[in-house]
Amino acid sequence: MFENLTERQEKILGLVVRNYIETGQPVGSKTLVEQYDLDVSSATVRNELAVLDEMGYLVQLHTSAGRIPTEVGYRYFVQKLLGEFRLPVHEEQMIRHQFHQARLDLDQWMRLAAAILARTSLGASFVTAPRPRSNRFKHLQLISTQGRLVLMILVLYGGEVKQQMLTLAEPISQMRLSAVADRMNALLVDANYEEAVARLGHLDELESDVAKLTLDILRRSDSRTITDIYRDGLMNIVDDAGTRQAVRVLEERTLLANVLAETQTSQGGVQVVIGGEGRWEELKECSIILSRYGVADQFSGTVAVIGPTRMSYARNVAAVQYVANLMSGFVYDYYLEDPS
Amino acid sequence: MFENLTERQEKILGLVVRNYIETGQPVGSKTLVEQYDLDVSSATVRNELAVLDEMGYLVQLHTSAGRIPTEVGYRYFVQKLLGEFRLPVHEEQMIRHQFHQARLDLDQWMRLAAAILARTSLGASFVTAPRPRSNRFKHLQLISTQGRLVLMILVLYGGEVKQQMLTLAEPISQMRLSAVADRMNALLVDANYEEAVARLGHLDELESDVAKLTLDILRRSDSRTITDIYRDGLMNIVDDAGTRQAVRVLEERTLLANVLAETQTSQGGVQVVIGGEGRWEELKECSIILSRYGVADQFSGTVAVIGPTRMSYARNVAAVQYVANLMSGFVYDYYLEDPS
DNA sequence: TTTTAGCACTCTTGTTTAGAGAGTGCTAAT
DNA sequence: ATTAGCACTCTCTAAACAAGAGTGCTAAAA
Repeated sequence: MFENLTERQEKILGLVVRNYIETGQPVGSKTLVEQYDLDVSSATVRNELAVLDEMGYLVQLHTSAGRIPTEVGYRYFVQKLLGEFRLPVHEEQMIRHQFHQARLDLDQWMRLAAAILARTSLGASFVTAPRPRSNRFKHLQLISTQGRLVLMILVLYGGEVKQQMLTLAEPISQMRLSAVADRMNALLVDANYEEAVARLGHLDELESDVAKLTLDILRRSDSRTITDIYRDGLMNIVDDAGTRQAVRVLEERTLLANVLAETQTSQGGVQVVIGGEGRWEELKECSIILSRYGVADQFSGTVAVIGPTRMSYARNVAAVQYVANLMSGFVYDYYLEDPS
Repeated sequence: MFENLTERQEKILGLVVRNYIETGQPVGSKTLVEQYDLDVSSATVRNELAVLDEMGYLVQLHTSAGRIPTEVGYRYFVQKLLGEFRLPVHEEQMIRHQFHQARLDLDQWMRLAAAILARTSLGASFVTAPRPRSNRFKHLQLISTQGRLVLMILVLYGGEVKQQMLTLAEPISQMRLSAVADRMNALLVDANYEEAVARLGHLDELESDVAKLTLDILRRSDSRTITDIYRDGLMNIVDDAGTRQAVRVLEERTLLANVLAETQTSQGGVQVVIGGEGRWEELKECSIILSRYGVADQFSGTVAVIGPTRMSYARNVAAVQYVANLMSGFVYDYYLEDPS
């Protein structure tokens, strides 16, 4: 796949890549000789650089500038020159420690993994949850929440828990729901999608509604479908100061929690926090437009837009307001119930 | 809270803010007069600008530059001048439509809300799920997954579903688990944290383990705690092209899915995708280091680091590899089970 | 044949200079 | 109270120039 390089060429290529990664500056022959104690002259290095350039591993942005690696150069570097590499022992230890401290919860694992990768790599990270190739039914639960709304919880082998709302034609008692769930549980133990289809016989209306959703979930979510993506460390790859602040706010939940805690006191309507209002150093240069929705102090959440101070307030205030209103409506209609 | 402004001052302040938001350029007296057909001369406007400057609503970055709004200026603008503002009717309609199309699933709502806000605001958005002020117990479920591991699912009023893993001292049958769950359900209907504490009487070991976790959840998650944050539109506030690509990959799950689908075929070890390898235009200028973990083709997920092409490959490859190994171990230990 | 020293050449970067333009603040007239 | 006029300040741009870095080539040395 790669042309053959002499040992010296490999060495030089490696040094160029390393140096460029470290400094971000194009690397020249003199730098190389001086910095790495090569026992050849800069002229020799120049010749080799020219060869590597010609072979496509390096480029120069302009004549008489140092070289930087091409994609091909990086690839060669990664494949041949990287070798076995390990993290410093104490870092490995720390990571292990953190993992073992966490509870055995899938969600927390994923979050932790993303966080750790972000921290150790100084880049952005993402992690997807482990998924079985094909899903198998483990357990179904139907819980009446309010009137015609039913919460359906489907547990799959492997620990995945899917939830889905279900609207009925008419209210049905919890007992009846439990009976349906039991029947499904008996019928579908360990079934994957195909088996489930085969096993389902005659069903009444409610049952077939439930069955349809269940089958849907079994079919849809094989290992090729990505459901949850855990991300972290976006901050690491953002340069611009203002943007960085905004990203930081979005990533650090404690920071966000603080802001929300202090603003949600004054209820009602849309609030605009401009440049941190002097209270949050982290929010200089960015504004947050936010509104609570739902029922104050009873059942509420937040919708918000965050951006640079110089944003279209008119438009965004309108958008936040409108969406908040809609969501409030939904909360009223579907979720609000008195547990008395 | 604000000093009194004359009508004309308000008007001028408003125009400056609007113009600056639109153009990003400092605004001068001449521009204002010409662009907005003011029936006064630029000199008059200059005087007013000077006044607004002195009062702290505007600043100039340097002598003889136009004015830009200060934070205070923005705040005045937002509070007094914005007025009632609505989205264009067709946009409102579109938003309503999208909401109504979605299933009645909390998760999907949140996602949709974040997406819509991001799209209409051209900024980044975040949304938190609606939460009750204090949680009430609704239903508990214990599901044996493997050996000593138990999946505990707690449904709260309001539709929140919490899951938590539980490690037992010794394996316990599903029947026994169900019995415990039933007892809890009977005991704790509708209880909030305080009531739950009061109602729990004498418990055996397993029951008290479960009760402890349940109480933990009831206590921890009141409306002031933020659990899930739905974010979107980060892309909108990132300027730098390379970073933007990376963010885009992380935000658009279809794109990410494509990349994963094509790379996960060749299993085993860490893979490095540099600059999109010619296949993904969207990945130019950034590299992804990724590794599958778990058991290939049976139960697996992905861990990855994404960053600019110029990143520390040595370190990041090591990090990804190490974390992937750890996760594989966990999958083996805890999640792998044969449903036979 | 390989390596090296030397040198001319190229291109970037930083600095200086000058001119244009934008915008202001002030003053005197309306 | 408003406006016209004007001097002043500051930024921005372009051009010119010097310095510096790095190259490629050639001829000599190993």
